[in-house]
Amino acid sequence: MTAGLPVVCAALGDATRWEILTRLGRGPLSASALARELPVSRQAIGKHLEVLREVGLVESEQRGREVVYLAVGARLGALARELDRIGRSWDSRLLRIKELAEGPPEAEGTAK
Amino acid sequence: MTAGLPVVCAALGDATRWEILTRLGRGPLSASALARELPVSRQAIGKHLEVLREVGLVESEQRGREVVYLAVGARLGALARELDRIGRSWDSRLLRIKELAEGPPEAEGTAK
DNA sequence: TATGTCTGCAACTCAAAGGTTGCACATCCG
DNA sequence: CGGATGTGCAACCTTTGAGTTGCAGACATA
Repeated sequence: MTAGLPVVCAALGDATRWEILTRLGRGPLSASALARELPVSRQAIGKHLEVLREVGLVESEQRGREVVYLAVGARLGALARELDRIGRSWDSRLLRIKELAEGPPEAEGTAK
Repeated sequence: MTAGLPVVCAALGDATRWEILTRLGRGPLSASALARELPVSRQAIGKHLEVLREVGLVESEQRGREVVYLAVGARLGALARELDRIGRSWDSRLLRIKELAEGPPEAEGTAK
């Protein structure tokens, strides 16, 4: 998709960003507002928000003089589906090894 | 669960580890075998395998004198379900804001 | 007007992560 | 036996990433 799997996962691979995401999941907040709730500087928050925005996990909106961010659940859902599909493919491979030893399976379409 | 969300995601946040995982998804391989297929040293592969093993994404098995690893699809599936659940909760919050503007919702327990 | 708040940009520190080389030791095979 | 091959450990290098401080500009509002 827009951003490769490793990149999106890397964005989710930081505890502070999860702190940010869970708060943005409850409602829109500005970088300054987040900095008040978390033990890091506003600038650090800003960098995290940029990372999250680049992979589509948050969206920003200019509200008056401040910029508010909110978590995009759909993006996380898309990632989840992708991971689930891959996980199933791994397991099916294992089954296939068995089947291979018994009878020939059908041709598979590794769709898209 | 066993490992925190950020930790598992961080493990998936590296391109080389995905290269390893996709290969282990096709079948069991040793660190040396992987090193032959990838442009990194065997030692580097070993470190990656250790990271993946710690979060349960791969399992190892002593086979003769060598140690083979394989990808655990179930682990990835579990992660996917967790992410999906969280993503839905984010979106439902947005709906709740609307509802709030119309009728008073029930008292909510932020269960556990 | 003056003050407080929010934003953006830049330079800098510091620790962790990815990667490498080198070496010692076990083990399989010709 | 002896040479490949596979593993484990350790020291080391280098880059990245998280976080900081500092400063300047925009915009509300008392």
